[in-house]
Amino acid sequence: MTPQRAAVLEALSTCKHHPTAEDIYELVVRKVPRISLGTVYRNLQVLVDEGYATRLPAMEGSHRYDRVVAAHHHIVCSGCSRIVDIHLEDDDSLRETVEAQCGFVVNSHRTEFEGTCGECAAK
Amino acid sequence: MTPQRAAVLEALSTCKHHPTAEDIYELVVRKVPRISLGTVYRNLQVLVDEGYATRLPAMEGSHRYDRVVAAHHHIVCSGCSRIVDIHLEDDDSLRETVEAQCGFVVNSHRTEFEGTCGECAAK
DNA sequence: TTACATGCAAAACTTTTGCAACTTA
DNA sequence: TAAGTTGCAAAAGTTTTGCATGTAA
Repeated sequence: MTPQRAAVLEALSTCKHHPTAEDIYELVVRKVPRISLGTVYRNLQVLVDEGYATRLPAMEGSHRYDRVVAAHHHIVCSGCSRIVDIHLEDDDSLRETVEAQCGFVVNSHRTEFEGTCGECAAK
Repeated sequence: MTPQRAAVLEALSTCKHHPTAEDIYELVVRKVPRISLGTVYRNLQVLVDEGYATRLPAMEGSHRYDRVVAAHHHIVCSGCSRIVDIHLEDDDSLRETVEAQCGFVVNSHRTEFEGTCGECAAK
């Protein structure tokens, strides 16, 4: 656990807005001025592999990262691109439905909602 | 509607495996030999904007495209990366739960399942 | 004819990697 | 010390774009 890795993990824990690697670099470089973007990418990879972080699928541009706390879902605002966490209870009947339909064993799922946030709706 | 655009749309309709832009290029270039990859990208963008196609979020590598037929979900095999469509009925109570939790107006959602397909499970 | 589409090549962006030097445990 | 990590810069991969030419309506 190098200072660089600790700083990446701390930035990820602090920043609730699902930062990109570049966002994290900009946070971390204040505390570890000589860190490189490559090191941020390498540490994010390690943290994902070890289960401390998740890489979210990217619709466009860069991937976003998320400190793993518990299984959760996301909603993206189509107005301002803000991403907010959604917590839902697991639903075994959903899993059974899907397994019956496709013959896979289902390990996990994530739902991405899309909508309009309160602020954007007000405009 | 140019021959190039028609060929891209046809390739997308034919190919059920959620092709990448590169995959589509390789299908289309057989029929329109001088087409360029840039043109494939431009036409995919137009088709997405006009609602004939969807760009799927990418976990790694290239984006994948999908001919729009009806709202549906996906399951990805963690063994072989195969993607299979899943059809589920819409669930209004889910929408209401999410709207109450985050204050957004929900327009749509897509669930990405992850699991192991029959073939990979057999190994 | 006029607006739009194309091929090509270069550029823009994101992410990964080789390497020599340096740290961590 | 041995294994792993860093900074840097270059490379790899995907997607977009400028431009002159060509095509559709």
